[in-house]
Amino acid sequence: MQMKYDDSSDEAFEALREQIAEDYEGLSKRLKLIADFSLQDPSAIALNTAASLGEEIGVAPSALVRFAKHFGFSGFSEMQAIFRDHLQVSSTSYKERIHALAESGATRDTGEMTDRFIEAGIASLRDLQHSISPEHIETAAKLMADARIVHILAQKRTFTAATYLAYNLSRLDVPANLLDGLGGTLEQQMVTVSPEDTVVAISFNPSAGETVEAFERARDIGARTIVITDLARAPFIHADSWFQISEASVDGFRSLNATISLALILAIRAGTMCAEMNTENS
Amino acid sequence: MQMKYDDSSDEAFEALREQIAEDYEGLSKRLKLIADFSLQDPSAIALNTAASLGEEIGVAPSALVRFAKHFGFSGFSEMQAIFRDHLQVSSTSYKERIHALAESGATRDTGEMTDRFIEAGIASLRDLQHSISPEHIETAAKLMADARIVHILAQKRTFTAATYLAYNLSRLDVPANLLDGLGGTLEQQMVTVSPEDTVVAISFNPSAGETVEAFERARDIGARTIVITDLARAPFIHADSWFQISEASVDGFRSLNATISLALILAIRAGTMCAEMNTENS
DNA sequence: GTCAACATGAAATATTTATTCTAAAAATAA
DNA sequence: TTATTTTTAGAATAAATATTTCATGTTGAC
Repeated sequence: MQMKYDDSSDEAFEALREQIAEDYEGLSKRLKLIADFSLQDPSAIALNTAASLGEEIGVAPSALVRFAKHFGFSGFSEMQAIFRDHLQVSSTSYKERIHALAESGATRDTGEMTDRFIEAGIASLRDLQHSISPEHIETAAKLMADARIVHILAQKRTFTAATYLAYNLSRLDVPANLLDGLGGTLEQQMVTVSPEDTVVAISFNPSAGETVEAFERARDIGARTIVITDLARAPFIHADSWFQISEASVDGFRSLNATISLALILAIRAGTMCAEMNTENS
Repeated sequence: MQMKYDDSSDEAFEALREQIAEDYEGLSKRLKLIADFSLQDPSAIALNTAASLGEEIGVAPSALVRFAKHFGFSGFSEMQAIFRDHLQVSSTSYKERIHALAESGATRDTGEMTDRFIEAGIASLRDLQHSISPEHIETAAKLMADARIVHILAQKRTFTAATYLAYNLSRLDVPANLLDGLGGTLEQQMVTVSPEDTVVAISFNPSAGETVEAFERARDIGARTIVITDLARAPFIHADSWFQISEASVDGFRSLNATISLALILAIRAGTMCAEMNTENS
């Protein structure tokens, strides 16, 4: 059971695509060119003006207007809105999606709530898929694989993700240490950090002051730093490698799906790198 | 290796992001609002007009122009172009990733691996959606809401999910206690369990013997029991409420997405029940 | 408190962009 | 071929959008 807003905009896009394909043979020469292009590169339709699209496709701007009108829109702009919505839904902004859901107010209905959280989780994972690059992962994994010990900074909110990263790194024989500030202060735990180490900070807004301090301390010591955050800001952007992830939140509860998935992927890549290095050396 | 053109436009985007994060503290109040938004939802910047963005963020359109100028652009439009390019680039590079055409060895593997894990995570969540019933959640949530304290049994593999459940219950004023077996034995920690309590066991195959013992001990004491497991069998099927979840696994690494999502949903439902009970009683 | 410097939003203006219109070019049919 | 219809491109117009300006509000230093 998906939500209405999302469904409708994405359905509109799918319906349009189908209709373009269906009407294709009945279109004039220029309109066929536009149809080809719109099916092949819909995001270009969403992101450019009629004039520049016309130039790229090789037709006049007015041809695009005629194209839109052929499919029942009032003009190019109205059709373009469908393409834009699709792009927004499929890449990042589930924010509106969640927002619209929250407004339906049926928080009481457990089944509906379940759906909302699951949809939010899926949206987070889809966003992760689009927003992280293999190069970033390689860089971060290498920092971890090369480290004497990987320390993971955990504040309350992100403690769960930190335990997961630590657990998986350990399983893969990458030395990992959780700096949880438990049974004492982070300050005390930081003495184990050396310049040969890598410190991973997982920090969600609002950041715990302790995490920020510990992160800066790690940099002072000369350790490598990796940051996973939902809002890239000083001092975290000075990290050797950083990931910005946007987790969907429902009623103030932030999903953790993207964060733990990233943690798993990083751990595995670091683990395989480490294993490769060891076999080479022996 | 991507095309040069794509690289450069994406670099421009990355550079801008970094500069926004770096200059953040020096920005005025409105400009900070815009900075937050632009970092969190860049595709919205790409796809909307200055006026509509202004409304969503809560600033005047001219503030967006000022924001752009602060970062050296001639105006909003010029900055928006960076965001648009990024969106176009990232969607095409994603396409390339799927088709795995022109990427070098390790990077291609990493991209592929990332996709597999994310798809596995989504599959797990979809499965969760179909396999759990609102009635089960209601039952389990009620057991937790009625409890004096909710104890959560954590073995190594599921420690992460247990911390997440404990954290969210606490946030919602449901008394929660993590039985982690740290700094001693589970046996010792179990003395705090009373017949008015509820014990949640999260157990993946192969179950740690300690968890099984602790679970049976909890039943002997007379506490209510809830089990989250990937393989329902004795003694867990004797629990007052149990959930069977199947997490997708890639290369032997099991996703945790369904488990933590279920944990979140249960915590929230228990939290709202608890809150309702308290307002009714007072 | 007073002043200066800066930040802000509303409205005026400029610019870009979409849309409509029309004459001419193709395509089609006789 | 010629008459008729459809398609097209470019210019004229309309609409949307960005930008500038300026009066007013805010902040911080003295």
